[in-house]
Amino acid sequence: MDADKVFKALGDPTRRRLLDLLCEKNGQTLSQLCENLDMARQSATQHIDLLEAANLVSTVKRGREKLHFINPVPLHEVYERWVRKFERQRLSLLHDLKQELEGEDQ
Amino acid sequence: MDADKVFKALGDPTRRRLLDLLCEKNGQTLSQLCENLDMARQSATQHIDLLEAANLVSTVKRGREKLHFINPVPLHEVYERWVRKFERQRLSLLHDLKQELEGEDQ
DNA sequence: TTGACATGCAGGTATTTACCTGCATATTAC
DNA sequence: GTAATATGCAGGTAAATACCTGCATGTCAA
Repeated sequence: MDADKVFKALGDPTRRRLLDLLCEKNGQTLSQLCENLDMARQSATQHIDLLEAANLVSTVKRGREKLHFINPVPLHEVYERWVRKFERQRLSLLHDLKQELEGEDQ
Repeated sequence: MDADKVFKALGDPTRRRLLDLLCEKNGQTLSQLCENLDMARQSATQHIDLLEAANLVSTVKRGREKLHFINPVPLHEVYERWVRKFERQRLSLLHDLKQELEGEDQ
């Protein structure tokens, strides 16, 4: 997993919208996806290229169409690497801050 | 939670490194953090400002020092909104893609 | 009180990003 | 075969980003 590509891919509202659209209906074509975006098809393609580079979306060509599918694996890996780690320490991290704030008041 | 700010904050290796540093030792000063980064202090400050804007880091002033603390809450919210959603559909999404690939072979 | 230290603030620049337009190619339908 | 459709590819621009340097301010300690 390339955390940089995954987070950068997720760091744009258009690309998150694309993932949501595919979550509603997987396997849509480029044209179908574009109907729900307010930009030129070519611009959407560039966003999709980044999602593909981050391995968040896989595509299959069928005739002249290109079908798009979500790949949830990188998101899971992001969770394992970046969320669970902090999640485990969540209470103690908040405890550190609370202690510091109380120290200030005294 | 502002998903855009959180993902954009996470979409940079320096800022992820800062979070890792704070995970190792919470409550560090700006100078301490800078010792582990290969850039000017002012540049690190700009990265920290983004982490603060995303609410991933909170700070407390103590005398002439500024202490930095991780806030794990936004990461948890990202997980709830962006990871669990796809996680729940993980198997069915992969099923869609598998079906499509098999359809191509026939 | 003065020098050292920690941080803040104000620009300046090179690179990346997110759009666009115009045109080319490939597939399908009549 | 030809027109319509779906996508690919090549540039061009404005804004955002990630750095930097230089200087100002505030705090501590001798």
